Amino acid sequence: MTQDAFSETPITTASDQVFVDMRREIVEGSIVQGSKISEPELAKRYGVSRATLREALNRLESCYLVERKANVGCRVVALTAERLIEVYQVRSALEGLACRLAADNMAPDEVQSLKQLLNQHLKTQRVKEGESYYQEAGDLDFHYRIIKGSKNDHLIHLLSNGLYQLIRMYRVQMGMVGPRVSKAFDEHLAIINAIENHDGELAELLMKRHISASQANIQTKFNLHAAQNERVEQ
Amino acid sequence: MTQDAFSETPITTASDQVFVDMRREIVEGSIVQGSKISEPELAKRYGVSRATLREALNRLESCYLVERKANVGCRVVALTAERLIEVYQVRSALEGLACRLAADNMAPDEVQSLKQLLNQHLKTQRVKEGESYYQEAGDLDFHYRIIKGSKNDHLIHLLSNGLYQLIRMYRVQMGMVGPRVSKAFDEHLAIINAIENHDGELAELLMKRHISASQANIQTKFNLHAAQNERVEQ
DNA sequence: CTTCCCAAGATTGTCGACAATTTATGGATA
DNA sequence: TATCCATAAATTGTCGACAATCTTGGGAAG
Repeated sequence: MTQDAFSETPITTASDQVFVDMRREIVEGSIVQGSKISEPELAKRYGVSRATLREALNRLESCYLVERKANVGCRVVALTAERLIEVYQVRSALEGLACRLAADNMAPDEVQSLKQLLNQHLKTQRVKEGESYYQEAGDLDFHYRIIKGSKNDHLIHLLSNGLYQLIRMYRVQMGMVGPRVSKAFDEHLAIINAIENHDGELAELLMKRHISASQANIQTKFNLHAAQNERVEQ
Repeated sequence: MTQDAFSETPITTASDQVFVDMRREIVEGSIVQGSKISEPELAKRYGVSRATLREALNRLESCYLVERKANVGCRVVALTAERLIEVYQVRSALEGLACRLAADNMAPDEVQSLKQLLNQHLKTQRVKEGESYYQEAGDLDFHYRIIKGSKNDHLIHLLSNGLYQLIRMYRVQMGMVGPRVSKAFDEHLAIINAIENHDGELAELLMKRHISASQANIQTKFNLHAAQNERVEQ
């Protein structure tokens, strides 16, 4: 029984493994967005029966990475501009809430640990400028810790098992290695300070702005991406 | 292929039917909260195979009505005071968002239709004072229409397929037939007026307050309920 | 008497095959 | 040539059986 990096679901069964593997492949684009999923084909590829694969597909559906239609089949979610906006509207509301709750419920040592982590990220970031992995992981880790700091299990599940993989999918496939790095760190710092001061209202506001900025940034990349694809299609 | 009342998923397959049936029984308490679910037993009861039942269980899990543990099994969710608070915190954030979006995106005829419905409810409500079904259905219908008015598909799915059944479960099992009826109507009226004036900020605020009041009301009932159960156990 | 361990029973996870439905193919008709 | 319908192929939905895992009960050791 091993463990996955982001969602803390322990991997015990075969379908757990297939779920985690497929999730990674979808998020990273190895299984391309919008493509149809053939059950027999993928079952053979992962070396499991269709029942096991279908179990995994069900879970992928509940975190919005695939869409099913009865008697028709399964499709990988399509990354559209509209969906990006929708998801970020929801994310803003939920993480805003998480941040407000964290200001009340986060333990002092959790806050300190997060500040420390932030400084550490800042140092390594300056060295490894432009290396996407650290930025991605660092940013996600920051958000993840605050979400957990809300101490609202339902909210935690909704975000980390529900929305975050889809958000990662956009970020990864848009190649988010932007110049927002340093700016994002400042915003992170302001947020954690507000949380430390138990100023929930401010923390919520700052988080919502931070996410809006992130959304704008992704949207720019997205349009760039779309323009490129248009050119290719001609 | 028939249709379900609230979630607009068409019922085509056998597992769809089992899903809808079980959902109703769980929400209404026929399958009691917190109880363990035996796959062989329920499969026999619904006259389907275990594979079909498991498909339904998966979907019940994604709308938070049951919880699964690998190699152990399935439990109906337990209605605790803590969870009630958590769910309502999330609901407040999401429906607040829905309301704000609805102020921008709801079509004029949708608004008119909802105002009309509200008046109609007010009339029939005065006659059938205390009859729970109409209140329940009326309230849910109001919220549902605003959610749909947000035009954010992700949000719509999150609320109507995700949270609402769990909220209904609390309301139904706490026997929500309170004296909040007329007050709720006034609040509904204020909300729809704000939406009509495209005042998203106000609409969001009013909705959040409305939901807070609803939460306080349920919580009272819940404590009453808990006190009764304690007395019984003695 | 309590604790630990092992075996029996029951439950869940996984598999391959069959049934029902959808999609693709090809020929007939206007 | 385009459209429609019927048939064939492929895909999804469902089933019953077997394998793996967890739970329960009883007996032995301390």
